[in-house]
Amino acid sequence: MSDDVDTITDAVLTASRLLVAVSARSISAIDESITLPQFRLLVVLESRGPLKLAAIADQLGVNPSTATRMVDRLVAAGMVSRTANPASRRELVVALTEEGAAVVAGVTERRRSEITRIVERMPASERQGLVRALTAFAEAGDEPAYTGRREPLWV
Amino acid sequence: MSDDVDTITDAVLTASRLLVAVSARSISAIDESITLPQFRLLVVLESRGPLKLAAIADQLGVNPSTATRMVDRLVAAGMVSRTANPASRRELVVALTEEGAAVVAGVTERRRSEITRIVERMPASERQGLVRALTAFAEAGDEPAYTGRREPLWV
DNA sequence: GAGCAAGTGTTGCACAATGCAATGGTGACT
DNA sequence: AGTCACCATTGCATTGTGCAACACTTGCTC
Repeated sequence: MSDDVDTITDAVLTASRLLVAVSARSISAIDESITLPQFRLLVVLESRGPLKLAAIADQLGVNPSTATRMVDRLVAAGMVSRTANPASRRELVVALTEEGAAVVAGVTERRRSEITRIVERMPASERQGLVRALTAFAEAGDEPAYTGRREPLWV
Repeated sequence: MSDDVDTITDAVLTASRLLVAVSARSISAIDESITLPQFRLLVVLESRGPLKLAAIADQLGVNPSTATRMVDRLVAAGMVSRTANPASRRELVVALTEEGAAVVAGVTERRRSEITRIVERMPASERQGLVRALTAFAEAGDEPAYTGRREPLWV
C-alpha cells in the first residue's frame, strides 16, 4: 500500500513536469514584452476584479514595494489602470484595461488549446478516468485553509 | 465529444494549478538562500551530470551570459564547481558539489512527501485510475522531438 | 478633540536573473 | 595559413525582489 502511494507519486511527478512545462510555454509564447510575474498580476486582477495595491501584493505573495513597481510598469504598458479610491484616500485601485484583459485571454486560450491537443492524443478510453482521477486529486490537494493561511496565486 | 475534451481540459488545468503551487512551495521551503533559477540549474546537473557552460544554458533555455553569472554565484555558494576541461581548453566543466547534490535531494524529498500527503487523502478507489490516466496523459504529452526541438528543463 | 497605533503606498538601496552585443581565446577544417 | 564556428566572459540595460525608512490616512481611545 505504501508502494501503491509511491507509484502514484511517481506518476504525479512525471505529469507535473509536463504541466509545468506547458504553463511556462504558454506564457513565453505570448507577447514577448510581458513577463511571467507581470502575467501573474494580470491573472489576479482578472480573477478577483479591481484590487488595491496591498491586496495584489498579498495575492502574489510579494512585498508591497514590488507590487508598486510592477504596477508602474504595467500602467506604462497600458495593461492596467491605477486610480484613487474615492472611499479611502490612502488606497489606490488597480484594474485591468481592455488590453490587459486581452492578454490574459490570449494566454489562457493558448494553454487550453495546448492541453486539448495533448488530451486528443490520449486513447479515448483513458479520458473518463482522467477526469475522475484529477478531480479527486485536486480535491485532496485543496488545503484546509486554516486561519491566516493564504497561498499565493500561481498561473 | 468536443465537450468531452473540454471537460478534461478543465480538470487538467485545475490539477495543473495545484501542482505548480506544490512545486513552488517545495523550493521556497528549502534553504532560503537558493532561488528557483539556481535550483533549476542544480537539477540539470543532477540529471545530466557535469556539463559545459553552453550546454547548461541550452538546457535551461537561457543566454550563455546568464549561465556564466549564475554559475559564478553557485560556485561562491559552494553548490557547484567549475574546472577546466582537459580535453578542450575553450570549455569549462561545471559539476555539482556534495552540498549542491544535497540541496537537490532535499527539495525532491520535500516535493515527494507533499504529493504523497495529497495522494493519501484521495479515496483509495481513485488511486489506480490516477496512475493509468496520468501515465497516458504524460505519454500523450511527450513531444515528438522533431529536429532541433529542445525543451528547456523545468523543475 | 488630541494622540496614537495600524494600514497604505512610495522610495532608496542592494542584489539576482535576464538578453543583447562586443570581445578574446580555441578548435577544426580547408 | 586562414577562416569560420564555438566558447566563455564582460558591459549595459531592464525587471523582479526584499527590507527599511517615510509620509500620509484612518480609526479608535482617552
